[in-house]
Amino acid sequence: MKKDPASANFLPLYEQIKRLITRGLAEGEWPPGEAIPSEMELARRYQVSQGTVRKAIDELVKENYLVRRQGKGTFVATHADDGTAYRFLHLFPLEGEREYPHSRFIGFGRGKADAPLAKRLSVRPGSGVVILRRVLEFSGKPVVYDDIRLPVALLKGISSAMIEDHVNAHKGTLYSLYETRYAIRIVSAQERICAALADEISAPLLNVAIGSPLLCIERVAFSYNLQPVEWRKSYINTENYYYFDELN
Amino acid sequence: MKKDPASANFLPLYEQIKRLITRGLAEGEWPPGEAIPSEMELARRYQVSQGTVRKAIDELVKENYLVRRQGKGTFVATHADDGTAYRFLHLFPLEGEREYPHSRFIGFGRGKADAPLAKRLSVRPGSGVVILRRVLEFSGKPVVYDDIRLPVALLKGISSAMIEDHVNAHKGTLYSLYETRYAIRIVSAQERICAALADEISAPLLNVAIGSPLLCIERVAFSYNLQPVEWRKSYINTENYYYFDELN
DNA sequence: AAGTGGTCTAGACCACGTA
DNA sequence: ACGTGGTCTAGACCACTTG
Repeated sequence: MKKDPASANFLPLYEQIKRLITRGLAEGEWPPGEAIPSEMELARRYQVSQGTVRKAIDELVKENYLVRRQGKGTFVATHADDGTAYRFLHLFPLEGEREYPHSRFIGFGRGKADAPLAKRLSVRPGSGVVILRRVLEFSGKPVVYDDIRLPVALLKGISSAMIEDHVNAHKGTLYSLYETRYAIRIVSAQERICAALADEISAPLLNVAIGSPLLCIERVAFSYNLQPVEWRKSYINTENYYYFDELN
Repeated sequence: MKKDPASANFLPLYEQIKRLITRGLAEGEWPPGEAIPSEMELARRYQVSQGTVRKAIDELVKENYLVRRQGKGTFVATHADDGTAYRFLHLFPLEGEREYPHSRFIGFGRGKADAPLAKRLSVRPGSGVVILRRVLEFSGKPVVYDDIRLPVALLKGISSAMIEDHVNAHKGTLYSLYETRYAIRIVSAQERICAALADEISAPLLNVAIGSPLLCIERVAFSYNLQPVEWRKSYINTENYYYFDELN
């Protein structure tokens, strides 16, 4: 590892280490849930001081790529942990304790990406996508209707049965399925929220009258290096649940 | 500055420094926009190493309490900066470049906090609040209707004229007014988002039909140490604008 | 030239988890 | 007892801003 302030594309050492570790994560050298080498070990490997490795890891921890466990090591973050499985679900009940949803899948198919979707997923317009539709039920009542689409190239051999098995039998989320079956880890997402009215499709699924107010959320989920993986559109009945956002 | 691992209420040194600096900020020792003492200076003052002060400041920078400027110093963050004035406004146009709103105030009054509001603002139920109503216009068109309430105790001597002058003449936001006139700095906020329908009050103000879909956002804004300062409810027409949220 | 933040190192010691 | 992450120090040098 060299430092060369004169070079045009100079980067701080800890930045370079950060990218090397991220590359290892993206390439699957250290799978989700597993420990990465110790700070001393990485310092030896990259020929820098332990403090520099530490600063790189510090930032990756803040970005939720890694989690530290004192005395045990540093681990690749995963959606398989109970604690972080619903990290991206910002829905909370208006009253009472937090609840977690049950997924009921109502559609599984394939289609082609139209221009807007292709742009969001960084794929060629017309390329194949997997289409999932489901309803999220909280305490047995439908609250969210999801239309989810991913490049079929990323999910070779996916089937309705596989999804049902993972989600129902193993109590997993879709994001933990991407991890365990396809070595794709979701690390961030962007959401665009609008107001909408329930229509002929969403109203019966959510058990509300046509014309009822709904939240409409369009989400793109990313893996390492901002690689887009999944697009989804969610329609949410906010009679008993609200979307929570923390601004800093 | 002492370290005492045996003590029950032991805190890392950098945590203690962080709190000391935060106290200085909350007490107005270093007002928004001004520089705090240099890292070496603070290290001398608190009898710790420069590295420890640096770690404390690092975290305060990530929490948007402070901003660093290499070669110049570390400064107290402020809403008076053009760059950060609209840090809490997550509305973007569906098409085209980002736009910033013009405030049109349509109501100024006083009232009493009912139980839910009192709880949110951590004040006694029935205590006095200032009530502001306004419309935010983007490109001359109404998009947001705000109902804003603050403890009157925090805003002694506030008047309709003062607000209009600050916001219109000086192109300031409400949060920059709180800073400059009342030494209250907003550092974070929490939002609860629901879907709603335009009613007799909001529809004419937003120039939409009654029953049109709107976002309804309830926000509580906080100063240092999570002290609640302001409550507001916003009704938003999302025909041409969306709410953006980044999940990490 | 002097002062500020930004990076990097080497080494010490503490706290936690496991064997 | 040992290895891991967590804290703290002291000092060197770089990069940016100002006088």
